[in-house]
Amino acid sequence: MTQSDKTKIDPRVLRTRSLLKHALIDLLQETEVDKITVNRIAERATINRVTFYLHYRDIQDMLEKMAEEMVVDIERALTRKVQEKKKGSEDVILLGLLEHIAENADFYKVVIGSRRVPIFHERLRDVFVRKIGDGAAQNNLSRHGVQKDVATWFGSSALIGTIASWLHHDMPYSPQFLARQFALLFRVQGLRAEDQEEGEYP
Amino acid sequence: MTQSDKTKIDPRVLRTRSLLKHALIDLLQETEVDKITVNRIAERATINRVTFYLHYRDIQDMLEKMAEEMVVDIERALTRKVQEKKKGSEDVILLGLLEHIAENADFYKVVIGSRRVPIFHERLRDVFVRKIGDGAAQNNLSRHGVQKDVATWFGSSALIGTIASWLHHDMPYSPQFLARQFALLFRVQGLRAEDQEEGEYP
DNA sequence: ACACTTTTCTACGAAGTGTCGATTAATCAA
DNA sequence: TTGATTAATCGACACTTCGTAGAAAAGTGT
Repeated sequence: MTQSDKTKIDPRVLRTRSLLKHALIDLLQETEVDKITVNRIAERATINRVTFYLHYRDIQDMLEKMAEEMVVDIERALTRKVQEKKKGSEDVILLGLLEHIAENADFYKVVIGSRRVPIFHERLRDVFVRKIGDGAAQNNLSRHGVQKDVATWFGSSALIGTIASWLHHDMPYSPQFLARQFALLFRVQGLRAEDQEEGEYP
Repeated sequence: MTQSDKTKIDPRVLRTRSLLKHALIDLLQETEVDKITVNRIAERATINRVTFYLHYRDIQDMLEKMAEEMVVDIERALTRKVQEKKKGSEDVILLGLLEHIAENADFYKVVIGSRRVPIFHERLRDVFVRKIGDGAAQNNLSRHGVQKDVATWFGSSALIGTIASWLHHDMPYSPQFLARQFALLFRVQGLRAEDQEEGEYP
């Protein structure tokens, strides 16, 4: 999905890795991850099996690298929309995220909507924990007697879990609608970042 | 953990299955699930490898059966405490659950606290979705404009995710404290059944 | 003591893994 | 275009795991 590096990479490795990744996503749509072998990935990618090992140590390593790439994309999607605050609504951050996910639904439905490939959940959760953590998790909550880390666990789990279910059910709501729902759910919780009038964080 | 059946089962199969389950939990504490083989489980359980196949089709099948047993335990823990409402607090349901989890922390830390064995998460999530769904998910929320299924996704994900993080961090809070936190978090959300408060939010 | 069930033992073919060395093919720079 | 460099392919290897088979040994319950 992302391939922006300064150093020019041999187009052959780009092609090979792209083929391998698409083959893996393809296989994940029809089979569970523990039934997938290097043999099948290579076969589906029309790539020699040995070539796989020139790029990844094993399937787990491949998934981890793909999860890292996802984190980059997710973080770009999160910051991309922060600056265009013109939309008037307060839930632009999540809107940018949800739109990005909706645009790449094929990919995210497999790795997030299915609960069977935990690495992607883990990494996405890390991103959310970070965002919520150095955001404004404790505004109204500490007032209500809620511990900061508990609120962070709660909020990030709710976020990723709801998105996962949304994907799992083939996105029955638009990104706009779901972002609004999140805004409502988080407002009553006081988890929203914009509740802080003074912007002391980047 | 649970072994109550009317039909008397041959003590040898009880012993074998117990050994196998403990071996698996044991291995999960030191290794990731995809590195575990039938060989190693049998070896750790001091059971012949062939015997494994007399009880389970494969490791996935074994995990699924263990997850089913967990569901039974969880549902008992959820209903067990409902009736003894004497504790005065309103969050007894979750308290019973959290106490049960804390009592069997060794098991739950591996299967829920680690995010690498998704089946248990899935099954536990199903339980929560069911409970929240036919519970009181839509009371204040629909008033606030939150869709019922979104609220269910949100609530159950938050619940299981928070519990997972709690386990992952070696339970830094008592079940009582965490139950109270949940009560606070869900009250401001209006997810609780008993709560009917003034509608200050549109 | 007895029949019955479970576990063990040995063994098998099939499939997957990770790594070699040698060969072929594609890329890039001069 | 040529030549050097790098990537991909091919065949092969030892090794592990898997799932199943038949026969023997051990445990269970009456």
